[in-house]
Amino acid sequence: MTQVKLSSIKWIEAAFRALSTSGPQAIKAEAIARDLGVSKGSFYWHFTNIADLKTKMLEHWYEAATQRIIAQVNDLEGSPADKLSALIDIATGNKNEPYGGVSVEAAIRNWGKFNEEAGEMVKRVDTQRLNYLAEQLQAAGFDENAARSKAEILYAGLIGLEILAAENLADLQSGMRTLLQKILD
Amino acid sequence: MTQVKLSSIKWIEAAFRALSTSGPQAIKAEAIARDLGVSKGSFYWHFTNIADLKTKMLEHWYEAATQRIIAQVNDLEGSPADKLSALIDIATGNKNEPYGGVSVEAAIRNWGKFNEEAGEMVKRVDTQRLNYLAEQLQAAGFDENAARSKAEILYAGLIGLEILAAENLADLQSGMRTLLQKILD
DNA sequence: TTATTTCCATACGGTAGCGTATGGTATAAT
DNA sequence: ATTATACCATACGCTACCGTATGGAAATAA
Repeated sequence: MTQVKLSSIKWIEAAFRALSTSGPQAIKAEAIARDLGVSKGSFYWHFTNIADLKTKMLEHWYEAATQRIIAQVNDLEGSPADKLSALIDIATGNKNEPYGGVSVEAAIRNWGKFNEEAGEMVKRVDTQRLNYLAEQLQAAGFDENAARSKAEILYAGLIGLEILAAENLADLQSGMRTLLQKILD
Repeated sequence: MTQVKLSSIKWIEAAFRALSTSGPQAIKAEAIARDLGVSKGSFYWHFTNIADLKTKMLEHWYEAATQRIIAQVNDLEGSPADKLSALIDIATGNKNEPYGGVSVEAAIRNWGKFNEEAGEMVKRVDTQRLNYLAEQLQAAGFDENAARSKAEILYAGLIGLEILAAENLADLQSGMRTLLQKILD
């Protein structure tokens, strides 16, 4: 019975691999089955249908993304500015376990563009991160409005630089360090 | 014979509508034919296959995006800082003809994530815009390295803020104005 | 008027994916 | 040892799309 969980997670991981290498339209039962070397019969034992798999993928990612935030961030030390600096290094260092060419996070953001369920998950995570950034910036001495504005610019810069970095048109880490410095002045 | 062009452009526009409202997987001959109220026979007269349509969509978009840059930007007046400010207003004002919920540009960027041909077009346009921004920043007095770094941050901010704005988590125009001010200091 | 070209409809065969039904094997429980 | 449960294979019908073939109507040219 612990086998049940292990087997279904095997499918979920393979689905993330397909998502990250070929996009959301690659999340298909028969294709993933071929990749795993099993048949569709296995899939329909672990999941009721494709929508079920996708929902569980998103739940899985949300848990992981949330826990990452809590774990990596809550035990940071130093001044608010130091914590922000460390946070940037974490965000730009951890390439967030890329499966194929594209990181899981980028692939899910892409997925969420035309899928409501995925879009809501992305928005949830974005909201959490923006709130956390704004809190840290308030702790660094900025008032609420300024902190929110700076948080949006910082996080937008991260998203945009990740995209440009994927095109080899920018360097993520140096860009974010420069941006943070300008934001904190 | 001028009818030929008109008819094929009718298909291309409908394809952009499908792309912007439902994503790249919605670019299908039979579905678009239904939307246009015609049959597949029409499609295969104007295009050899789906790949042909997609190529022509990208060419069409590239022409438009390039001409937009040249037209809207080359006749800006004032100091480099003024031109940048005006450029930001253009980029954040023109919501770039959204078809459905998502702007064409955002949809193509999304498309390019897992499609090489689209990805190359996006990179071409991004490269042009980054170069132009860097030129303007050099004209504003920054050295080459600083100008390039600032250009990347500015453009990344635009991309990221557009994404956050689509989620109603940020305001594009005010965010970009604030960012430009910090970049120019 | 006749012939040609432009444009589209209809019908066909083929592939790929979905979800179901059914049966089989191996492991664990009784 | 037998029964039950977990897990997977195979086979089926269904749908949606692709690309082709063919014919027809309408406009234009000869």
